[in-house]
Amino acid sequence: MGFVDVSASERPYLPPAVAVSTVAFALRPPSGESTIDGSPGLSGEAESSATLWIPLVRRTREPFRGRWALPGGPTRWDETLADTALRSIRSAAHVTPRYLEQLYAFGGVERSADAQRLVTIAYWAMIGEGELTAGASRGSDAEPAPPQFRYRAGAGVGVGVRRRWDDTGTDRSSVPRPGDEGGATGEHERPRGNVAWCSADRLPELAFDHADIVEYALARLRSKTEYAAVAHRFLGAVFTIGQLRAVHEAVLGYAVDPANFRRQTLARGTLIDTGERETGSPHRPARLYRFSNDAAPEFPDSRPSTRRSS
Amino acid sequence: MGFVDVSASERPYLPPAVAVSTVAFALRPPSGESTIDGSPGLSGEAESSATLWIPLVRRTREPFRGRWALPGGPTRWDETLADTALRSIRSAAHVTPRYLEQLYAFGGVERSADAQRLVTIAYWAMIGEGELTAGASRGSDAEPAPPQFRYRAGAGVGVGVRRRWDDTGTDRSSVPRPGDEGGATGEHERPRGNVAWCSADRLPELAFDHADIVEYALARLRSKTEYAAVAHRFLGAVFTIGQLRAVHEAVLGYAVDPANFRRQTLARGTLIDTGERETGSPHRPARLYRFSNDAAPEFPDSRPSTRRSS
DNA sequence: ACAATAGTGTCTCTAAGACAGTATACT
DNA sequence: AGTATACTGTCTTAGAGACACTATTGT
Repeated sequence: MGFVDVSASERPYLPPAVAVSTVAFALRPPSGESTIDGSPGLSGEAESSATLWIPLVRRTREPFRGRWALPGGPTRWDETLADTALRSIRSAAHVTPRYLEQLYAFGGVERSADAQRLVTIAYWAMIGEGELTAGASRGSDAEPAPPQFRYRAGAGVGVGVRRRWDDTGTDRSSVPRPGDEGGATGEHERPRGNVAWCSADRLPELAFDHADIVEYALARLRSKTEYAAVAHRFLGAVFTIGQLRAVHEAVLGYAVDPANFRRQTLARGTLIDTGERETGSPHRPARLYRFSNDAAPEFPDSRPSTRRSS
Repeated sequence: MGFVDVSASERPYLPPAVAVSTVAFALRPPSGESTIDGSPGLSGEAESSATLWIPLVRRTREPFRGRWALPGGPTRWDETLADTALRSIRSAAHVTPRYLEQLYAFGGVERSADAQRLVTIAYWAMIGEGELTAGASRGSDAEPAPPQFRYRAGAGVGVGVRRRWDDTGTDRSSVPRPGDEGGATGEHERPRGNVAWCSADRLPELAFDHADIVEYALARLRSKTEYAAVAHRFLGAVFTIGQLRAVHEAVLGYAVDPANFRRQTLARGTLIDTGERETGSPHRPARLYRFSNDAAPEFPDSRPSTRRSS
């Protein structure tokens, strides 16, 4: 599905195929899933505690057969781009992310005569702690609908999207080999066992330009101006401020002052004290907070906005 | 040439067509171009001085025949998405923008009811003052190559991804193609005379969801954290700080303190005093500045972040 | 002289960060 | 008791904004 069946000689003149690739971040790999480590040389290092993990799938056909790649594939005629991103994450990781946002559209041209051109729209997602525990959603598609799944679709990239000034040149190199990313038949069903989780810090060689996409997703994740509003989606429904701070430290890569983080976070007014307290910790128990939903993924100015043009 | 020729009944099952729409901002309409005003009721108002202007084209076929729409059209098999955006701006406005950045990919299934599905990648652009003066580019191709045309392409939004564009040597888009462009092209193609400039504050009813796209482009433009680095592209090669401030005020929609603006702008360290001075003004002449090209594509927080994955 | 903008100096206020100090759980 | 984290208070400093004041042109 995804491609028009014509002879290869006509392919360069076809409209480009549209595919989606997704970078799905989680604080840790799901229990029981296999992991890989693409940086074997650094093992002697102190291994800076927390990193972010993303699911990868192994390609089963050319080009880049055998290489790891981001989950994704062609968009179907009856689903939105965000739908495609969601489907690819569910298919690869068997979880539903708690946040989804469009990253960028890569539209390089490829001069190869017998390959159809490909436009890839990249998404990034956040997978919550609650979705990672074994048995939560392993039933393939017996997945219960998440209580309040919200994701940003449409023009919701938000304010302060990271700038890049003067990048010269064209983006023709963004897709080295447009071949059939995701497979010419467009199926997302990867055989189990061809999925692995990998630390975003130690990726293996990825297919296509997926390493660039991951790097870009990390850069956006770290732009904390917008990130503060959604960081809690890595956690469960209730959490302590210390846990929330750990998320920030994992994303940012450095430690932040607990006292100042507390004050700033509470000053945002988006956390609600549940009145409950943490139990079982070997220290003073912390208050448990919930995130105020009405304050969440909406951004100050750029809002989905009413459709004016009928 | 953007569509595959099949019967309409088969269209829903085709891969989506890929089109580009561009919001090209300028401080004023080019001299001699026709303008329209989509908000007839408000004329008695004080008309708050400066607004931003964008070129629109009138659709000559269904759907939305006769409505105004953003310049754009299907991407060709041998051009990148940014190339398509540039071509559409040149064709509609006969100018080459001084800045170009991808905005968002709109891929909803509802976008075209029974026609072929359409994925639109939106771009926004800045047109400089120097490109607007009559005669500068009306000779169809007498346009002198802009001294330093630079635009953002590909994944340049993020940090560190830029490396990929350095090796694509040819900046093909700096060669302004005359707007001839054989007429057979896709759905957004328009003959001359169906172009008008319109204030972004008083748009008419636009085709498709183009009103949303404009709104989103304005929102991004106003997120001033990133905007400060590119605001000068609305102006000529040299400019006064007062002119630069006027640009900010037009974009933001409110006045800013001249003294503070001066201090903050100079503190960025990106302006170079040319030593020259403004002449002919009925007041004390201002210093003329130039923008430092090498300046700060650097970000406060997220920095290039050495590629870890090999 | 007057109008108008360029440009400087300075005050206030807020928020970020550093960091000392107290509180309360577990072992 | 010792330890580890939760939580509070306070000091310093950088930057944004308000605003008074001087400088220099054209009319």
